This record gives sequence, C-alpha cells and structure tokens, in this order.
Amino acid sequence: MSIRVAVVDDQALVRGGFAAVLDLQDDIEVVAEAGDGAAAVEIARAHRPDVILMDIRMPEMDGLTATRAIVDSADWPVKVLILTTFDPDEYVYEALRAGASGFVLKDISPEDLVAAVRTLTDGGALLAPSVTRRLISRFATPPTLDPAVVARIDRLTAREREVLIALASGLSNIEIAEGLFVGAATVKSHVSSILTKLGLTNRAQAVAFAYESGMIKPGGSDLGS
Amino acid sequence: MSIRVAVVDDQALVRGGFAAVLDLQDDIEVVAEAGDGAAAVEIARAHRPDVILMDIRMPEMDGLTATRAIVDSADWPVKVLILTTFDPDEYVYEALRAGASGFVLKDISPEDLVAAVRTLTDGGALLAPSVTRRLISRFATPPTLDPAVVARIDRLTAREREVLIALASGLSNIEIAEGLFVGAATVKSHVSSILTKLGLTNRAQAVAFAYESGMIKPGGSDLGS
DNA sequence: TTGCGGCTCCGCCATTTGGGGGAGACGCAG
DNA sequence: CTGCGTCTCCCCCAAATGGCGGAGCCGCAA
Repeated sequence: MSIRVAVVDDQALVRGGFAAVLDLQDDIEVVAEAGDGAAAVEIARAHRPDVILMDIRMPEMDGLTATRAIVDSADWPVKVLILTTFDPDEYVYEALRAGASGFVLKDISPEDLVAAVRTLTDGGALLAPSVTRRLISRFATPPTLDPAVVARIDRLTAREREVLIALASGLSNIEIAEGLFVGAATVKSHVSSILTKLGLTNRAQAVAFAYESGMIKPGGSDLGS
Repeated sequence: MSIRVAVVDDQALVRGGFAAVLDLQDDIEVVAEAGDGAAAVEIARAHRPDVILMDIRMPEMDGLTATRAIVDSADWPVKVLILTTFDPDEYVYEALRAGASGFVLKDISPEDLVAAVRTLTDGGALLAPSVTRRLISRFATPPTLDPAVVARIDRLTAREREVLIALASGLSNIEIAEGLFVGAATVKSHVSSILTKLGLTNRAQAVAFAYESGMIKPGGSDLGS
C-alpha cells in the first residue's frame, strides 16, 4: 500500500514540483492538490491522504488555519508537513500547536523531502535544523531571564526563599511555621520582608511572583487532587 | 579547516566505529576519544573540539552530567550530539536542558551521522524523528488535561472564573470589585464560592490553582517590573 | 573587638480575609 | 407559573494577614 500524499500550495509551479518529486517514488502517490486552505480542507476530507504538504502563506485561508481545521476534524491518522520559504519563528510554534508533524524549508533536497514523508508516515516528526534549534532553545532555557526579576530574587535570603515557596503552595503562616519548625511570628517576619523586598503588598501577589519568576513551575503541586 | 570531533563512549568498539565513519570524511577529523564523562570533560578542555559525540550511559560520570559540565564551562563554540541506544523520554529533556544540540539513536546510518555533525557545526540542531515527535507533543499539548482539575474548573460560573483570574493576579477583593464594577461584598461572595467549589481554604491556594490548572500561564503578568 | 546581616521571636494595631447566614432581582427550563 | 441557578449585596464575627517597631542570638568580616 503506497503512501497517499496531498500537496497544498498557492503556486501551481511549486505544487507541481513537489508532486513530481514524490510521484517518482514507487511507494508514494500524490492523490490531490489544492491552491488554498479552504480547498485543502475539502480535498483532505475527500481523499483522506496520509500526509499533507502544506504551505503557510496562501490566499483566503492560510496553511496554519487549514492545518488546525484538518487535524481537529480528521477521523483518520493524517500528518501535516509544513513547507515554508523562510523559517519565521512565530509560525513554528503556531504550526506545531495546530497539529503539524513537521516543519521544513522549501529548499529541502528531493531526497530529504521523500525521507521526511516516510518519517511522518512511520509516526515520526521532522523539523528543519534551524527550527529544531529554536524549539530546543525555547524548551531548554528557563522562561525567566528577566534581570530585574532575578535581581529581586537574589535580594531574598535563603530562608526567605524557603518561606516563599512554602507560601506559594498555599500554606498559611502557621502551617509554614510548623513545616520549618519555627514560631508563627518568625514566619510573619519573613513574609513581611519578602513582600517588602519584592515590592508586593499581599501573599497572593507573592504566589503569582513565585510562578511568574520560575521559582515554582506548574506541575509541581498536586492541588489536592 | 576541517571539523574537529571528539567521540565519547564507554565501549571502545562503538567509539572506534563512529570515529572510523567520521574520519572517512575529508572535512571531519576525530581529534580525541574518551571512555567516561570525566575523561570527556578533560579532552574537551584539551582539544576544544567543534562537536562531541556523547553517549549517555557511562561509568563514573554519565553523559548528561559531562555535557552540562562541558557546555557550562566552555569558552569556545562546542556542540554536543547525544548518542543513545534507546530513546528514553526522561533523558531527552534533561539532555536538551544540559545544552545538547542533538539527540540521535545509535542505529543512525553513517551518512546521517555525518550529515548530523555538519548540521551541528552549521549552527543547526538535530533530533531523531521519534524524539522530535515527543518534543513537539510536549510542546504543543496544553499542560493540563487532568480531568479532575478540569471538572473542578467547570463547576465555576463564568463570573467566578473572572474573579479567580483577577484574584490570581494578586488583586485584593476591593480592587477586583472596582475592576468588575461591583460591590466588595459581591466579590467576597464569589471568592467564597470559588474556594468552596475548588476545595481550597485561602486565596493563596486559589492563585496556585489558577497556575497549576493552566487557567493562567506564566508570562501573562508583569509583576510590576 | 566592633559592626553587620540573618534568623529567631515579641507586642500592638488596622485591615483583610473567610465562613455563616440571608435577601432581592433576573433569566431560563420545566 | 414555579422552581432553580446566577449575580448582586447585606449582616455579623472570628481568624488571618500585613505593617510597625523592637529584641536577643549567632556567625562572619572588617
């Protein structure tokens, strides 16, 4: 059974080029083409391809919107490979969120394109090296590098940071005191100096600060669930 | 100028295999090898390679720790390509956080390995398709799909959700009241029912819930900075 | 030695918060 | 029409919070 592919691009020449490359393969069959997003959604429903090569910039409906529409409503396993001329960062995240399984540049070599289609049908994903790099850096770098925020964290003492993370878990002063084996008055002192140093006015803001600054990351608490 | 590569693996045979493949290339030169993490750090400092092929499982110091040590202290542009036998998810994120630029399986073809090294030296990044897939899904899927949490959010009325996100910004009841053009008593009522419905006891926990549940994402607030 | 900062507590006091109850107005489904 | 839920607001009151100043102890550096 050959791999069924649809090609979506507003330029017929580009579309034809990619289709020709893929059709040269014995196990790949281009079953449909479309010139804009709306048409892409239609041919996807009609032909149920395994892989869709999708351009981003298109008249009427763009490729990202079309990808979202197709992936959300598809009742068969379809993979979308985004093809773009440049690699504009803002598109990458949106494309992946839209449900795309790949993101490559149009200057990809024919062999790599064919390999990409096969990779996608095998359940893998594929990104252009520069895109991968961006994704990794976004993923690997701590969200907060804001020097102003970091500076304010640094002004806290070790003990105050302990109190802050306990506070950010929703604990009352008394509960924090028990957890740290100190008196409630001590915790009050710490909380006061935390608020002062961070320029906050209440503990709710302190909780928000703990999350916004990256001191606490979502997923660390169980919410009592 | 050829690409200078170091190969780190505890098995001499594997090391030799990769080194032989790379040395066959005119523009790639294997300048050093190491059998464990500690040695890897040393040879990295001594030879300052452009790319380091790094195994994860090694005696003494593992590849991730070595990667961290090398990347953190390197004063030259070095890229680390993680080579692993399997693709254990827990390692991927750790590796990327450690500063690795690539993550491929050892069953990679010689041509692909060479291409990977070149991609890295060109400033790109490269992941095995299965790894890319994982990274994308992690990146694209909303953090909270916990049905228990979602169920509790659903029990809140629209107005209560409004109050909750305002509350989670660190606003006092009076400030929330002003923002919503209602009386302070009304906000008190809403806050009370929010706490009751969510099974919480104070507003700090409500703030934490807002972040943990994904209702509020870090980066949305400015912390007054 | 002296000083300084951090950690530990104390008291006082105004404000906020959270729980309890209740009530009127509105819209909507049965 | 009659509930039912939501939104609005009120009362009272106990508890927690936050700001203020002050204090003793300890370790470390000048």
